[in-house]
Amino acid sequence: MPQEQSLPPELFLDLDRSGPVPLYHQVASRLESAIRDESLPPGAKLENEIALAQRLGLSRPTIRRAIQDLVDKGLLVRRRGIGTQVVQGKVTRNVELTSLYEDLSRQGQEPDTIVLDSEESNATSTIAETLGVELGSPVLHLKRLRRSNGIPLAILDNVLPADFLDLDLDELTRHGLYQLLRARGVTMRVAKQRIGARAASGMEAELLDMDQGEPVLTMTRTAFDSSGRAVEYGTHCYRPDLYSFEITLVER
Amino acid sequence: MPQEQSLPPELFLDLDRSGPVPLYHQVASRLESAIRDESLPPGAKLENEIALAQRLGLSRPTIRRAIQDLVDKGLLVRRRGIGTQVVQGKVTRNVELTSLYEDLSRQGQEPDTIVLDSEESNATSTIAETLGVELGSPVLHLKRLRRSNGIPLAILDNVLPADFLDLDLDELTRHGLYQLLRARGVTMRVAKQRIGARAASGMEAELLDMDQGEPVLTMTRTAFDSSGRAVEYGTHCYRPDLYSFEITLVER
DNA sequence: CAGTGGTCTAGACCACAGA
DNA sequence: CTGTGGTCTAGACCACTGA
Repeated sequence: MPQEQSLPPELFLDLDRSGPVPLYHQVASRLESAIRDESLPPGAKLENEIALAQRLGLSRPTIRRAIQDLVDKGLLVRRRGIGTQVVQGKVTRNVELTSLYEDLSRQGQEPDTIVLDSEESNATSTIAETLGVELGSPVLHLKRLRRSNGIPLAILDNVLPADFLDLDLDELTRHGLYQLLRARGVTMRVAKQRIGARAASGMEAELLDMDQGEPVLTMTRTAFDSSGRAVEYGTHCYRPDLYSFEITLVER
Repeated sequence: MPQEQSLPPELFLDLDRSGPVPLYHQVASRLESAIRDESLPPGAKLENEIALAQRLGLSRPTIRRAIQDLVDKGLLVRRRGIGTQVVQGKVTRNVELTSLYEDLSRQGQEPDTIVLDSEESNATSTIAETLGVELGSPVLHLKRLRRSNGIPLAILDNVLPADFLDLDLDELTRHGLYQLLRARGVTMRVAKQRIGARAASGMEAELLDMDQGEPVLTMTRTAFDSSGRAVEYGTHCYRPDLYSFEITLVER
């Protein structure tokens, strides 16, 4: 039985109509907070769109946009003729389009990086195809060891197109790859990933402080910037006792 | 340099305004086809929204909705002041909210299932919490072996709340769990998954025809129906040489 | 500057669920 | 039947891009 639930009054504070933050985003943020701190508990039923729009002084499309964003995040569920409800079950953070480095910092850990290798090489046919560059054109090949609180966590193998041959390797010790790219005006917009598992090779085992043949979690990724161009191809392997991937799927 | 690209004329065939398929979905489907068969090649630039809307006899919001759907799928990229372009790189299918069984059938494989165990038990605290049922309430515990073309692929461990105690076990041999649930009017809307890896136990190794200690890919999932209620908790392990997860992430 | 996508409005009609 | 979300329209103004 869906709980009728009165919305927390914080939701109806004045919105900032002059600032740069879209109104639908302000509404979505407030709703998300209310869900995360359980002032809107799992199962709670929201007011209908029209009523919300009136009470907030917004148009219906704006309210709909806010609600839809939370549906896409897996926090709300809507049914025609019924209403909108908070999904049961704990709220989890989703995999986002960030680097492992940012993932870890956000969790309050202290990641660092050892650059194992960095060399210019020529694109093989596989790399040329995934990055969309000419066969044999120069690319930057990076190999790094990512640690968290001093414990080895993952081996990161990355290939970048020629524009990035002059990347500052010193900076890579202190920042994630994506942070460096963003500082150069490159923003990641789309990533295609494949997650699997296999046995650790001898060298991987040594670097990750485990035994050869023990399982590692693997992820290969191609990332594209806002112009749709491939800017990174990565082959990573993780210690499975220290890392896993969290994903929320929503039926559209 | 962004390619100016003339849109394929099939796009502008008459739309079905009376049928049940939304106009934005008809447009999105046609665009997606054009991208997948490369009549719109990677890097191609679309006409602007206003022009498209006029040529299709639609309003701008409807066109925007169609385009946004493809952006969310990772097929298109948009930049204010610039335009909309097709993402470079091969088009891949995304992980969807389906069962492994449907995944396999769609790839033209012939999945089958062996029900290893099926018993009613009482919810432990973990299960009660994830499914949102009372501690100790009856639940259905399923254990299945999924094979593809006769080769063991995965061990599927599922727990369902009391409503499903009467599931037809015979049907489980021939259909996926999600198919059975849908036939009962239960539609999955949200799933929260965690993907990892570990060493196979002795029993797992035997069932999957591998050696103990070899790596398996693991996935745990809680799935919610359209009312936001948890209807399934699954703990699965896969042979990593035969299965992996494909994911597309989009920055919003 | 002109052109693009991003946001927002104020309506309308429809499809579906439940009493 | 009423109430809900789903779709669609025809505008408006703004913010950003590149020439």
